Amino acid sequence: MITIKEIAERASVSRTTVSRVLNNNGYVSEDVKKRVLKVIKETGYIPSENAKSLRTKKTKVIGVILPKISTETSSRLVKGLDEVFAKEGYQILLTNTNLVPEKEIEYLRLLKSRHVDGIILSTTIINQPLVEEISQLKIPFVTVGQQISKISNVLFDDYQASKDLVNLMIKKGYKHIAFIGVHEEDRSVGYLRKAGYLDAMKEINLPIEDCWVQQGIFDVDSGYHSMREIVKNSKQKPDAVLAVTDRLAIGAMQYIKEAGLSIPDDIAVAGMGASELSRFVSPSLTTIDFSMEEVGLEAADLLLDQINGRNTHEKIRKVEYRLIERSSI
Amino acid sequence: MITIKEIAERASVSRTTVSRVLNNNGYVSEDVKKRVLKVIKETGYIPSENAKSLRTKKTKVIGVILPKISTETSSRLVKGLDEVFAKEGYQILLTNTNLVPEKEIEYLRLLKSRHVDGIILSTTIINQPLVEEISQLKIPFVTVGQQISKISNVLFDDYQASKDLVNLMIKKGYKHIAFIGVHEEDRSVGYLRKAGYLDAMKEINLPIEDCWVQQGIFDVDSGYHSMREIVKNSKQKPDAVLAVTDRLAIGAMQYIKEAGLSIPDDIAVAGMGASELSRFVSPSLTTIDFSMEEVGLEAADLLLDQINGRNTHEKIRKVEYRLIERSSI
DNA sequence: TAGTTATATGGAATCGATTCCACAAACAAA
DNA sequence: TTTGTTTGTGGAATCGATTCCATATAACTA
Repeated sequence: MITIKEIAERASVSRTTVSRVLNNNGYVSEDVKKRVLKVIKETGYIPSENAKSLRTKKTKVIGVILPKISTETSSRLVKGLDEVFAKEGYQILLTNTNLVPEKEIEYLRLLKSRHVDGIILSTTIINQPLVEEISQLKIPFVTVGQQISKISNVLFDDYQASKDLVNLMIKKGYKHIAFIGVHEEDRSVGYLRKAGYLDAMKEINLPIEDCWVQQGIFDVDSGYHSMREIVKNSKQKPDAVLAVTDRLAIGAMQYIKEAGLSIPDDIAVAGMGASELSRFVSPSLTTIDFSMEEVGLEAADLLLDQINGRNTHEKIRKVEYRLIERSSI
Repeated sequence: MITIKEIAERASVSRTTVSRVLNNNGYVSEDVKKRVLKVIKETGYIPSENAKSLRTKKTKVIGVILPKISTETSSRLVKGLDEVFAKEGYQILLTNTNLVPEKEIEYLRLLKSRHVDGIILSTTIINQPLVEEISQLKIPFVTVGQQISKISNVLFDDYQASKDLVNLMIKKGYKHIAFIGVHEEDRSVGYLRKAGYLDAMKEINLPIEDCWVQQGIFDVDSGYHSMREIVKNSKQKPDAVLAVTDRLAIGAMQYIKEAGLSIPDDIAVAGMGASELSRFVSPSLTTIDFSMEEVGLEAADLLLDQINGRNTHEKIRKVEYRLIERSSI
């Protein structure tokens, strides 16, 4: 490994001067500058970011904590983040909790030990130890998708989005609307989207049978099974179903088709998330486009504001969603 | 920021001793050890990885260069990589070239400046400057998806996979098989998959009309347009089409359906990549499952071997693929 | 011409860890 | 008792950069 010391020797100057050339600051004569640059080019010298950041306290690295790699949501988020950060010369250090809550705290410490300039946290479940750990960190910090008080957030209006879909169904004449959700520990996807559904139904006094409201997990099979439960156990068969993710909706569609029913004539279906799948299943799926990429952009902006000491008062940014009407309703 | 020096003072020992406790090596009396650990716990001290790696020359960070974030291929690859690396205490530093070739060299240098312990490169086009830059790096290195001589590779047999699909079509009685590829600069997806198609056709002397062989880019629309070209311009209409990616295949399917033709009765379709889409489009798409996740696992293993100075002779590892027969053929 | 100021460079401290080496005490073997 | 070994601890150098401060000219200004 070639170091600044060697460059200094070869160019017969001090390390100080080489550093000045490198960072283009302080006084350096044209002559010396040329000489140093020549040696740098000849040797292929690349300064150690590591040594640099030990001194400057800046790493130009952003830590990102994801609940799962390899989901459309995560990869779109990362795309948005990278778009902003790369432009500003930041790299992304990726960590993946695989939905194990203890890993979140472990990775927060790890990122701190690596002196990242900021952290983006995407999580599904928030608990007290996590919130405490975060507040102790003293590192620029933004969460996405979930609200944590006193911390910068980028969010959707999950409640209203869910309500909008139910209202759309109601407008189209559906009255017996079932619901496939996830565990309410996940406040955004589990709790708020369910609340939106319940309130929309309540507002015009549509009755809900108990078995219409199912709880699944984040995959296609779970949507299939939930739909089966709904169809099999309900006295009044529903004429529509809202699922809180596209995958669940697609599972539900599979069951409906297998049961020899038609979509949307017998049962209409809506999902949420605007996954790529939703465009290409048949019938194409009505869904909500949450634009995770934009969340990434916004979150990156918020974090950069904190890093650069601007706008630290702003805490919450809501990203608009878009209802995509297709043929499943 | 609390440092080792402060811990040393508070525990009335030297920094050396604190370091010994931290790394659990050298002689330390039980008494002193307890005292130091107590102070560490009280203060919430987290050692600086940065300072550590300046001295030890190990960062426990792996650089990953992707051609595009937010594709199923990339995210599955990263998932496989992370699975292995996280277990061994490595983190992933992500960079994204967005298919801009110069970015690859830029990021190679950047990763070197950050002293990553190893690099995984996923690229689509290989050129000479890139190969030269890599060989100068002297960092453990593995490429995936594309073969570069003298460098460790994890690959698929793209040629044979393509041939298998064509042979399957032939076995099922299709004779007029069209092809939608991509630019041959991409040796694996563009060149080899096309060669597999051409050779399979040649081996049993099936003629190919010029306009049956189209070149698209990596998206759905491009598959749609290519298929239109094929159908509109061919004298003998093809009864099957092989696309080198699922997206292209799905685009082709869209056109075929719009043209009022049936899949697979009028035209059979095959894709490659086993995207999630392929399962859920209708009819479901026959495709090749390349298992990018396994590529990630293998690539991570190979890289760790290099980092730990094992098995440096092994260069190429081929990952098996699996033909998934569905209803589109 | 003396006194400032701008320009140019280097010495040495610093960042926060690890690690080599020296040294002392405790213990065992001769 | 002497010698050798194990155990326990700290001083100081080191990693590769940045940066404060000192110093020396050169170039203005009064």
